[in-house]
Amino acid sequence: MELSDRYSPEDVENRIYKWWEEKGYFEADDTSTKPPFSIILPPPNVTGQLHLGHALDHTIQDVLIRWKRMSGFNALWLPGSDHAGIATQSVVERELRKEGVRRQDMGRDPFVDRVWQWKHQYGNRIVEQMKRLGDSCDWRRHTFTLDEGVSKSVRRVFVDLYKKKWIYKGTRLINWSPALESALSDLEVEYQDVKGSLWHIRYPLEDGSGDVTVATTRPETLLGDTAVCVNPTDERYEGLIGKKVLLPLTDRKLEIVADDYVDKEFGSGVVKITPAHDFNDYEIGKRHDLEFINILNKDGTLNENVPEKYRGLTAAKARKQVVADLEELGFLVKEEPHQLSVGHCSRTGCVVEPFLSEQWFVNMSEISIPAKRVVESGTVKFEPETWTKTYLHWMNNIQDWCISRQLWWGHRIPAWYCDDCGHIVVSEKDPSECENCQSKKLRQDEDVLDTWFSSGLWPFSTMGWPNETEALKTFYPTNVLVTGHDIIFFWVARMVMSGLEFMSDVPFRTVYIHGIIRDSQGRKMSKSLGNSVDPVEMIDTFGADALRFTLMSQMSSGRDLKFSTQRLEGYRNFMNKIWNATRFALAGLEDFEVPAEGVNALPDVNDMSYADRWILHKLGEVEKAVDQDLKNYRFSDAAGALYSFTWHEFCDWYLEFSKPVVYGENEAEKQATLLVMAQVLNRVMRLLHPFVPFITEELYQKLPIRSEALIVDEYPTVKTDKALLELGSEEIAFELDLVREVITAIRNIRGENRIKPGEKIKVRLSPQDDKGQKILSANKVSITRLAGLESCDILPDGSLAKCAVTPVQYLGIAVDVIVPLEGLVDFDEEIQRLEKNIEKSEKEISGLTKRLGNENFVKNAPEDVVAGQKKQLDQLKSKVDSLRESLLRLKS
RNA sequence: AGGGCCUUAGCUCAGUUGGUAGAGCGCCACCCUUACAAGGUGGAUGUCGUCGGUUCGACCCCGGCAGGCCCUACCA
Repeated sequence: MELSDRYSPEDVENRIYKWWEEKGYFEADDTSTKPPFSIILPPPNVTGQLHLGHALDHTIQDVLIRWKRMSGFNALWLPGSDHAGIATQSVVERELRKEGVRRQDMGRDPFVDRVWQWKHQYGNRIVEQMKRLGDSCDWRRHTFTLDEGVSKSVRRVFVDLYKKKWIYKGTRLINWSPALESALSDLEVEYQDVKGSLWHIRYPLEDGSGDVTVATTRPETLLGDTAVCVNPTDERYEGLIGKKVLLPLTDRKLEIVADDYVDKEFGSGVVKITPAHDFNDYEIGKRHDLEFINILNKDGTLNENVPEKYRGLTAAKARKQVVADLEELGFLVKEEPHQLSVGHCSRTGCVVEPFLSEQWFVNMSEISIPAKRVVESGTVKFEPETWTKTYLHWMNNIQDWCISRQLWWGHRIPAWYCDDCGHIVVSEKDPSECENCQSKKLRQDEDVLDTWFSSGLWPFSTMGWPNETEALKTFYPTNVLVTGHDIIFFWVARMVMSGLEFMSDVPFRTVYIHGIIRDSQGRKMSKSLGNSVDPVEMIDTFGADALRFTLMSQMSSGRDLKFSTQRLEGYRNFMNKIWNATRFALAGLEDFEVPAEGVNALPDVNDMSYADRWILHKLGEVEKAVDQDLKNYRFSDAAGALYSFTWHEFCDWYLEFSKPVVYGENEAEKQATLLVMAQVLNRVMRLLHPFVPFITEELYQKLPIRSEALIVDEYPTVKTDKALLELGSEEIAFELDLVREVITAIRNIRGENRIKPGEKIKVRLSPQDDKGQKILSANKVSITRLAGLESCDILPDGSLAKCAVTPVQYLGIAVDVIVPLEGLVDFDEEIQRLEKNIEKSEKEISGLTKRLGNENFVKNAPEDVVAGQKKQLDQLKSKVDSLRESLLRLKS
């Protein structure tokens, strides 16, 4: 068995992953008798490359799935990918543009074929990257949002909601992306603060008796004005309501109407009303029965409803022209700088135009009611809980959802128009004739559905709904949904609504919301900033395990986390530590005979060392902590507990303590220690596995005690390890802690006095009672070795002349650690060390004295706190006395 | 405008019923000690953003202020 002295992930990861897959370990069973545990993976876009955000999101899920799988659950992690209408269509269009082709030239069907081609070629890229990360999904169930099954679900839901009249078609003002020439939902609009201007424009009164001045940030929309509006209580304009003004640049006359909406304080108190291009104006237009004049084409240029000179101009160009013309004609009163918030298309970044058009909508008022209730009642829990508020706030203000998109890539809306009678057929199956007049002249609606419409059905559409499948019976509702807060509205809320409506049950019981990954300076990672970190590159350099552990170690309480390669490097080193610790242990275990009981084998307690019983005690503590932490989604705590147990307890102390035993002569003790070592190592691999699956599986396969595969071995807990952990001893653990304190004290004297590690020194330990005597004697060999001693005498009395002395107190046991310095060093360093220690202790003493001198403290604080502080004070005092004596001796 | 979050060592962050602050990295010193220099041992470092309140006692609870971040929203 040869292991190199460095861990090379590249030699391990692909091989191990393939083996897991071949063995079918990721596969969940629809009909298992084991308790189910299921997670649906938020389906990444087919166009996507794995980014660090995915890496984080997936690692959390994989940790949970692996943990549950090992804990005896029938664990399903259901993967998929999203057709991502806009994103994918854009990618292919961009490709076509390079060939000089526009999709409009190709026609719909050939274009869609072309997108499918692209999908078949590149759509699997992200899946391959997920495998690099170690995602243990049940790949047999991988679902694409345009798969036949999902399409069936989509149509079923659409038809059902249409029949309930919750889906309707209507002409309304919606957000329009001129770049996409498609409608957008409210959520797809991102508002950004932009520096703009407020133009004050004079509108003359028709009767020539003067004029009114309106203020606007969008002068070009003036061409679509159909009224001006004032506040009904505004005295300045009292007499003007009902009169008409002449709209500059046109030959239109506009009525002056009154509406509470107008803020008297802002601008001039007169607002121009453009009902077809502004959401507020739209409402006012409806209230006052105004004319709606649409002045835009689909591509955002001005249309035939404006004077000829402006037709065909983009909104931006038209604005310049309109302002110039107004100025020339003397209508422009002034222009002042003004900050405003402008909606941009989240996909293309173009400015979104409010646009009047006929679209499909979902009325959310009914369907959102139960979705609110389940969160209020805690049936669906957010973790961290603070997101509950965000969710409910949105739900309480929910607007109708515009679901139609003027794209070609996606689920086409299952509505057909009859050319003869105008009837609309909405149907799950493609109809062959009009259900009203039996005409065969049916045209399907050209539009497709918002991508989130299909994703919103994900928890059940992926499990075969509307069929009543075994998968649904077993795995729905899922246990936890893991995602970032950016898609709570887009996705989480919609799944809750659809799940309750169509499955009569919540889609998941817990929503775990994690933070966003930022760069080391706390900025969002983005292509434009060029600060994105490619996780695949990180895996190539540091290994998937190191990356996973880095992410988990920072994953606390849903807060954003900053990514740094330095930290990644640190955890890469941790992987190496695990590797080498195992390498060392395996060398010791080479001719160790595994008892027949295997993982249940227990050493004879009489042969066990202090360290053996100490490490088993610590093992119990870490098992308990990790179990609690994982249950509470405290990933960084779990990772931290595992890190410090493995490195600082198992490696730094236990393996060092075990060396003298393993290299020693006492065969019974040696066998006991080797068995403990093999057992603990086995638990370390199992405990670490969900976090760092590759290295642990690789090493596990070389362990003397193991079963077939780590990935399906049992996750260790204080329950499963009861018999083994009972051999640990808290009392002996404390006693060994005293020994560790003594060793540390010797090392400290050595370090502070600059005695080189190679220099063997003589030490005398002076225990103050029998118990100390017993403990130290039992561990003399270890102390000698771990402190690098030539000899170690345990004598209660003896000369202290020319010695460094450190009093060690631990849980009522006192030991003086005495190192004769004569001939080794001069005493300057030691004098400094003592003075420093005295100073430090005296500071604490004065603090304690002050507190204990405070009558109110003694009177009010709990007895045990007061007693504890008193004891601490006594101990410190005797410590300082002893240090003072040493100091005097050295100085004399 | 409304709501939420954050401020702790040089950096990144823990700190779960209020008892006097920790980790990792970095830094300093000494070491290639037979698992590991991607390592070992020892060491230094904080008026816990600021002001006030409650309390015997506050990083923790309450309020004001300052600074940073995010979300929601129709102010032309």
